[in-house]
Amino acid sequence: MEIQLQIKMNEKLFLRDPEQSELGKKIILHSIQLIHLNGFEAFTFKKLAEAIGTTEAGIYRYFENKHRLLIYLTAWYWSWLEYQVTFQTNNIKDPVVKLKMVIKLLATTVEDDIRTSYVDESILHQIIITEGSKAYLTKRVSEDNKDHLFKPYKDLCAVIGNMILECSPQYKYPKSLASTIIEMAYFQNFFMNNLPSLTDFGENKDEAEIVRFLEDLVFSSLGSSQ
Amino acid sequence: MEIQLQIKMNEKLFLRDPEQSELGKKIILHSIQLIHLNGFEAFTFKKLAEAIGTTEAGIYRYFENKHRLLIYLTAWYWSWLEYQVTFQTNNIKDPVVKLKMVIKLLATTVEDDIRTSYVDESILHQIIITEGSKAYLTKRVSEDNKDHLFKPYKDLCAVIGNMILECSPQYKYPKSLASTIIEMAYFQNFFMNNLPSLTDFGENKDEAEIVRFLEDLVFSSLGSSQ
DNA sequence: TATGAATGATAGTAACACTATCTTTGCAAA
DNA sequence: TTTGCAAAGATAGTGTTACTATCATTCATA
Repeated sequence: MEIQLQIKMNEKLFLRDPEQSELGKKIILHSIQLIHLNGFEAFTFKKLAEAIGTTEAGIYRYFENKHRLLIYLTAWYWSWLEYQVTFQTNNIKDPVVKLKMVIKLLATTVEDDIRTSYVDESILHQIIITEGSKAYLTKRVSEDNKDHLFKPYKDLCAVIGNMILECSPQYKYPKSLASTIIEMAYFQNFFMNNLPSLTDFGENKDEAEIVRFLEDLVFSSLGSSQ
Repeated sequence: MEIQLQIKMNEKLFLRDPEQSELGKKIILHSIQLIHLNGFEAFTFKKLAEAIGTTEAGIYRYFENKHRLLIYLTAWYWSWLEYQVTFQTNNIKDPVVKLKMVIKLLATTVEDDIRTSYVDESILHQIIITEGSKAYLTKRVSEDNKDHLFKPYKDLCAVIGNMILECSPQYKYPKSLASTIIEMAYFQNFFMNNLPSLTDFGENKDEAEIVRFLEDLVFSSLGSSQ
């Protein structure tokens, strides 16, 4: 059984849908590699075009600019992760077990999903850690939000917020706790590897410790609200 | 009694110390205003030079590039905030009261400190919310860290981590909890104002709610570890 | 009065972020 | 089979950004 996983993306995220052509798929594939290699600041459409074997103008037909491309990649990632969350928590009754699964999915390195041929999720995960918040930390955030560019992120946050409420219906800050665990899953990972004195995981650099920290954070918050 | 507050900055943060000259002080003053107005991405040394009435070359004598200037501003802010924390918690015996004071200082809009004539802390606080993490979310983070450019941030985190341990000596994640409340104080504020569905504070947009959320987060974590 | 540091003034370069236009390719409807 | 049309390739060009270099001026101090 060979399954292809296609994620339907908001049309405002691109000028021409990259999933609908070979060139588009190459743009996604190589932009992920280049951003991971040199960082988003050093990433340019010219370098991307060279890596692909096309021209700058070719890239501009798909994405307005490199910031839009970053938003696209992050939106793709959050959509894919929400699918993972839905899939992996399916049939789990106990909301506590569900929430633990979510924390693990957030804070643990993902493996490349072979059903998405031109996206390497494990590299994309690394990009989200370092570059993810740059997608919305801009002066344009409100306009971009009006175009629903951050919907996948907000949807995932809402899903997690609802799981929190399932665990503890009277907890007062489900959405803020959800965005906190999402952000901290990635920030604590970045800190652990780059500024380790900001964490308690510097010695082992073990993602499992981030999971335990987040579980402790979440379930003591929910536990004490009962 | 007129008091001047001078913060001694790491010499690697600049090429020439901006606090030692009129031009340097103008660079700080106007860069804060311009970054706040247009965002860090749109901010250039040319525009800054025009605003000040000098030339690009003049700015480059003080800072290698705009990213270094951002690191300088954030380092300055964290140093100033650590001073605030030390000052405001001085003579408080109860570690719980101390930690609550810290959360309030982190999550509440600051007022301009008139003892620092060329830095407007309330605007700088806004810059930290939107641009702060861009200082370290780069490929250069390890090198910059070796030059101790992030020391003020790490020091503040250590101070807060120690307060956490004072409250609850056996708590296992004091540093991670400290970096979590620092980051979340700013992120929840950004979300509240720009992507409100990621928080539970969208209706009132009241910073006091962020304070309550963080207090709940921290003290349930510490409470349940006793 | 001489010295030197800070600043001002001007110029220049390579890369970046686009925009425009024209040609070629390939497929699909007439 | 022809015609048409969209995607992609090729090339060029523009304004801005991110610097670097050089030389002249000011001004305090030895």
